[in-house]
Amino acid sequence: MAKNNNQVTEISKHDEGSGAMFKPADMRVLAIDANVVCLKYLVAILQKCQYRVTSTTLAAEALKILRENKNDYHVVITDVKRLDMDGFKLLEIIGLEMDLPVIMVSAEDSRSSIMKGIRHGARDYLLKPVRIQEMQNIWQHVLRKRLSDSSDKSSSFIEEMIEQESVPSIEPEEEVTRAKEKEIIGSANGDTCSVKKPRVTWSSELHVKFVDCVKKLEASGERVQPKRIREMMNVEGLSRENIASHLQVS
DNA sequence: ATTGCAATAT
DNA sequence: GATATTGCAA
Repeated sequence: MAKNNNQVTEISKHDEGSGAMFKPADMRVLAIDANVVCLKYLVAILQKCQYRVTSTTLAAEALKILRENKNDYHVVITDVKRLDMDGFKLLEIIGLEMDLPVIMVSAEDSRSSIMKGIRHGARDYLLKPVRIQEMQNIWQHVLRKRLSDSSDKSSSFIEEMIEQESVPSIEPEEEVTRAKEKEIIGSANGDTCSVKKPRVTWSSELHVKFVDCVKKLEASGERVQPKRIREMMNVEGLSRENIASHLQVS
């Protein structure tokens, strides 16, 4: 209260061509994630960007905070999963009721999931683990200016998707590429927070290899254990559990 | 410590 | 529907 909205317009001076060098230190961010470890990680990154950060694991508390401090936040960053209320509903409420830009973060990289977030009002959708550079650019969402291009390509494809309303088919290359960036920021954390492991696809090729190894083990009179099958197959990223699981259904 | 198996989750 | 994860008995 007693404060005027509109404190961020000062930033829009000289940024032709170089953009993204801005880190409005005064931007106030509310971070939400039901998982404390993830939240901690998120907050650490936001603080590195020098934003003022408030955080909570509860959607209910987030709403309370926002309602009690009407104009004190510029942007909300949230993961919608496992929250104490429907995360997408939360997105809508914040977007409509408080008219704040909401940025979604998630480990879910499927197109449908991204679209769902956008449909429910998310201004952007960042994949976990979020990198500092991505966070340094979020102030763009606070200023409503539409910049068709600025230094980073990573968030612009989202805008393209919005503009085209619905895209029947785009090569899934972009997501795959992004999903593969499993690098973790070099400091202020050491956790393996929510990096989504790709699920194994049992292609016929892989299955043949599997059957093949099983045969060999049987032939050599050895006990057919997942552990041994795994060793024999020697496929990167294939865990003992993967094989045990496959063994059950095949 | 590892496995098989069933139930359950994603 | 496919694969993952979990819990439990062996």
